[in-house]
Amino acid sequence: MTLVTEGLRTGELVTLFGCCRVEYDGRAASTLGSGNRHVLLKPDGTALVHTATGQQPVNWQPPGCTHTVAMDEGALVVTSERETPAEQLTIRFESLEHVGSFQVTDEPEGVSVVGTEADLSDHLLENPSLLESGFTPLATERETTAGAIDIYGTDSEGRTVVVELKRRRVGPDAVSQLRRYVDALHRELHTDAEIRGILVAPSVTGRATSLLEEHDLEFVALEPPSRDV
Amino acid sequence: MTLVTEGLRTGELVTLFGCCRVEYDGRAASTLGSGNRHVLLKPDGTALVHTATGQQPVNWQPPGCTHTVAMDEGALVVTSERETPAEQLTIRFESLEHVGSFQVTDEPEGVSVVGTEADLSDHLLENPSLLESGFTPLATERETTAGAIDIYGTDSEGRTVVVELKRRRVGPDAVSQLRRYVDALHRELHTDAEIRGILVAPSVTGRATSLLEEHDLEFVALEPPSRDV
DNA sequence: AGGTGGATCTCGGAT
DNA sequence: ATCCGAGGTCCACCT
Repeated sequence: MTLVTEGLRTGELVTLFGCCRVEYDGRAASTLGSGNRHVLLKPDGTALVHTATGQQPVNWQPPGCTHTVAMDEGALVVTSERETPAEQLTIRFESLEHVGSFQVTDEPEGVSVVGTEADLSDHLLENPSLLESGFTPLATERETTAGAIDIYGTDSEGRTVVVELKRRRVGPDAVSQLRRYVDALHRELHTDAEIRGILVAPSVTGRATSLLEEHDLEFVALEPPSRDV
Repeated sequence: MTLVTEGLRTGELVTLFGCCRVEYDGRAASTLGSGNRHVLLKPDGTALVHTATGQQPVNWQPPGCTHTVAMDEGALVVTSERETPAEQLTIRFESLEHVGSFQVTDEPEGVSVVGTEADLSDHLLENPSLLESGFTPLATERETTAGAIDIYGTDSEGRTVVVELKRRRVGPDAVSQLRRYVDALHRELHTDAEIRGILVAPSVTGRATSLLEEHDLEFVALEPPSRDV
């Protein structure tokens, strides 16, 4: 108990393991019966409750919450809460096998990831012919009333081209997204001239292919760089 | 080292804390410089690397991976890998402040959540007039070529109604989803008769409202039950 | 504070 | 295995 309160007070990362029940009430509500779990309390107000399986925590509280620790009828009770939106997590331990508190010093810079959609965008902007011969990019993140177009440009015949990028295989949602942008451009340029919409991704699902054809949109297969390179 | 290998071998949940570098290569690739982190190795093959901030792990490996531990030039190195897709996580500790291994007994049943989309669906099916007077639900998860319609029914005048449910405030994506279902039904029933598409959610964003009007779709404000109840 | 879309999204269900 | 959509998604970025 003291270790936990001291750890939270001094901005340390606190870990607990033991048999507990968990209750949540906020954006939704949930109950979790008694069982052994690992609890992680971060100095930024994050709380995570992990069982033996699954990548996702079975219960959690996002950053910005306030953790408190108390004893109730001999049981250690950890609560984490916030307002806006109002939500509260309560962890009641029936037994406690382990408590740890660790100072986390610096975090000079975060993780650097390669192979994102931004990398795919850079790759295509440096080699516009990867889309097709004669493609000329004019802008990235070009705003429309429907949202920002990933890459905006013209083709060899001067037609407007809307490119939507995805780093992985895509389904119907990406096609709809592309369609919204093309429709919005038609409206804004109030032209009947052809506007081409091209989806760029490693591959597409069957329904997405049907949707593309249905709406006269195109697909170009392209993967984010520096995989298999 | 022995504690970790024994813990992994006997299907325990293993925790480590220390200064480490992390490398990932697989669906993408990432590098993480030296710093203090909390590592969680689950018996189902999940690996999680947490820094002091954020709800999401800075690096991870999904369930089904194989964890291995080795000493390399005096440093503890944890690797977690899988094939299909091929990806590998490598955690090299420069110092190790803590190692724990915990037996996780039963997990009788998972967490029970209230306030999901399914609850909203049940709520609406029990009280069809919440959508509008005269609404008659006929099916849930009705299949179309574009996917499954949340609730399918008819209105007081016998018109077909497609209902798309969302448990929270929605944006343009939900409108496009509804639109795909309505379009698909038009095609399948090959009728020119009116098919109404109704989005049911607590609220909608501005762009979503525009999209709804643009495509003659409707909105009904409704929240999942048992909040504020 | 809200809107929008990406993510090594994860997860579950269905095919 | 893939497809599809939900999620207390989280998260960064922008207005």
